[in-house]
Amino acid sequence: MLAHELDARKHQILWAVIQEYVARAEPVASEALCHRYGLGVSAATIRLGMHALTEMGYLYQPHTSAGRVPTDRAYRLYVDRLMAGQVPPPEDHRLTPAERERIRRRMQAKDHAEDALEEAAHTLAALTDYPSVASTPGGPRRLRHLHLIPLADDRALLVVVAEGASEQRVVRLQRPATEEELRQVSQVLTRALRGLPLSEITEAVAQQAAAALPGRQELVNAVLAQLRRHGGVRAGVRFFVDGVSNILKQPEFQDVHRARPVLAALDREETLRDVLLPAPCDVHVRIGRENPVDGMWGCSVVAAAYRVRGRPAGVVGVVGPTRMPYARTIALVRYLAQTLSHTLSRTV
Amino acid sequence: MLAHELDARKHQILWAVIQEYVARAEPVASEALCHRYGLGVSAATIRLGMHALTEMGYLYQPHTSAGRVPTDRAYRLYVDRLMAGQVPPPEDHRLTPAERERIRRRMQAKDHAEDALEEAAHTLAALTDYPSVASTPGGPRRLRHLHLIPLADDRALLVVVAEGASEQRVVRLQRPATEEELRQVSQVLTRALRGLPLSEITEAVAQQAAAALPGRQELVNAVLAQLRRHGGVRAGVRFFVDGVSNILKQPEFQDVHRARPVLAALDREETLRDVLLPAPCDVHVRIGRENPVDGMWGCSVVAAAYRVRGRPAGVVGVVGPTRMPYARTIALVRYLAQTLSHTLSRTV
DNA sequence: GCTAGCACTCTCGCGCTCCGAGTGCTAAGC
DNA sequence: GCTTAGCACTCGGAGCGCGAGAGTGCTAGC
Repeated sequence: MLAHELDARKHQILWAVIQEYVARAEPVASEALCHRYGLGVSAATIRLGMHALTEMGYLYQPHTSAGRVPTDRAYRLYVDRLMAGQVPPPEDHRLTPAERERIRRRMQAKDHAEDALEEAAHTLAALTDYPSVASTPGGPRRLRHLHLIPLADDRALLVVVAEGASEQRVVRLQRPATEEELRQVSQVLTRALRGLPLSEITEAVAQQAAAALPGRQELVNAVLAQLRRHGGVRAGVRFFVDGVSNILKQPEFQDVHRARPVLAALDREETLRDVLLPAPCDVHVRIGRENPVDGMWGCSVVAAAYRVRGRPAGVVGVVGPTRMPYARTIALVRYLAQTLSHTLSRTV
Repeated sequence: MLAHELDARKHQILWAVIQEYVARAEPVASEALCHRYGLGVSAATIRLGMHALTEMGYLYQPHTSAGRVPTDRAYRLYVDRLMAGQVPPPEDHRLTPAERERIRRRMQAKDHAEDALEEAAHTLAALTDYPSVASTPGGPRRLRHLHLIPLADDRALLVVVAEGASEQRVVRLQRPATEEELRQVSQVLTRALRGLPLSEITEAVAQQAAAALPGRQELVNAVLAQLRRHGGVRAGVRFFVDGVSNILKQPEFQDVHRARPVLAALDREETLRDVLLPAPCDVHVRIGRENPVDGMWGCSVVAAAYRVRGRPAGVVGVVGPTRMPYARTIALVRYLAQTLSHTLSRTV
């Protein structure tokens, strides 16, 4: 069962079966290939090839008198070849300049990171017709600013500006603080902690910083507690999901029992994390059983990392059936990640 | 077809049919009522009542030899009586002190408005097993603070603290500004605009404020532009949705064609808005066709406004089949709105 | 006014047959 | 030796009819 046993004709046949199955979602017959694809041989010969491909695990036959369906292994081979440039993407799978332009225009209006991510998921869902996800930037972000803003006597707003994202939290004050006092605490802490990855802001580091702030120990502790939560396991990563109901348009998910696990996985942050991460460098494709989440077998995930100022920050991607126009999906996801990188590097 | 034609026995029968149908999701037969509910009369007599209720539009008969199913009208009557206290809620629909306690504990740990809303949707989904939604506070919120924080030479972070929520936006600077300068602009604008509803911060008001800031016209304009967007039509209302896939557990949504419109409505912000808003005072129930969004017929929405410092701010609610344990759902939604009001009033 | 009895209706599930699509194999041809 | 035409074979799916069962509506009697 070595993948290398595929000669030129078998490749031709396999690609044709994939293309045909992607388009029609029904087992592909030898006749259909014969007179829709110029393979130059008769249906009988194609049958021989299909038979061999079935034995090799690239095709699957639902029952004796049915056509063939590509297996995960077939898609994997196809995608590998595609990404290595050894297979030309079908004409209509390329992104036209007009499409690129439309995507760019939709994205560039957003001057708020979360809006941009939401728009990215939305655009991807609209263009692929699959559920789409964009994660907020995560990973070891470095702190840039801390600001405490007075809200009331017993609480203040802590604004944390980090690379790629900023967030705000409420901190409680055990005793009132003036605006001036808060400003001073912010300044001292910012100076001490700037440039540190949020996850590395430990007690020790901060205590040192707090030395310059006698009498405000509890406030410093409160700020620290928030920072730790912010930069901890959860790391503030959130997901924008769009077009979830699109999955129900796909013929393979007409059965609720097949669709529900997928929707359930898209519902929960923990599984979403597993599905999309770890963030790949370029585009990453997970086909069928390659997915870590049970019940997502039958799905493929195409995801790409976007970058903020050069560093991988978060992920955008789509979840669709394994029967998917990979060339086009990959091109779209890749381009969206690029555009998003660009947009976000201007933002925050 | 006057609703008042219902005598005591018809009421009894109707409530029993509803309860039985909610529990079993199958047309209810007269026999079943007879020996599962102590109505004190025979099946034949119950049949007479059911026949009459069918003619009056409270029950529906899928086919001649089938049992009865409650109509929207029946649920409406039931819910009206329930909320007026004229029908006692079934025993097991009441919230136990233990449940209340659990809800309160889950919610009170959240010190960030968005976390609290997310948790509210999550809790509601977990307890009802229906898709659940929580909206961020909207409406005419009054400004409390403006803060500009330097990010880089060409941009600053604008933190807008308003009643019930705070947000942050990036503003571009046409020329660099020092931290001190930004602080000054923030102070002047805050002093001038504090207390105004975001939607009423017009050009004129702000120009007046800006008079004190010669040479920073463009910065003031940039801030204004952001405020206007922030407080405009979209008003920054966002939705946290949880448990979407739960709808597929319901027997009435085993058919994808019935489920998809519902999921699609939950996907899109515009329809969500229509589904949940306008924010009602206490709990508001929309049954079947009462829903403004086509394709949500067959669903009921139970929603309640939560308040921030006494004013209605946003909404939490669930979307389920019309066949729903209304007493319990209403109690849950109501209690969650209360808890959320409490949590958010401490936050921001 | 209530109830027992009974005929009637309609759905659902089962088994049956038939049709057609598509294969695998074989034997002949280039 | 690879390719191809021809053909038998297999299997799923649609369509049909039937019987069982559930549940009603009606009527006659209490």
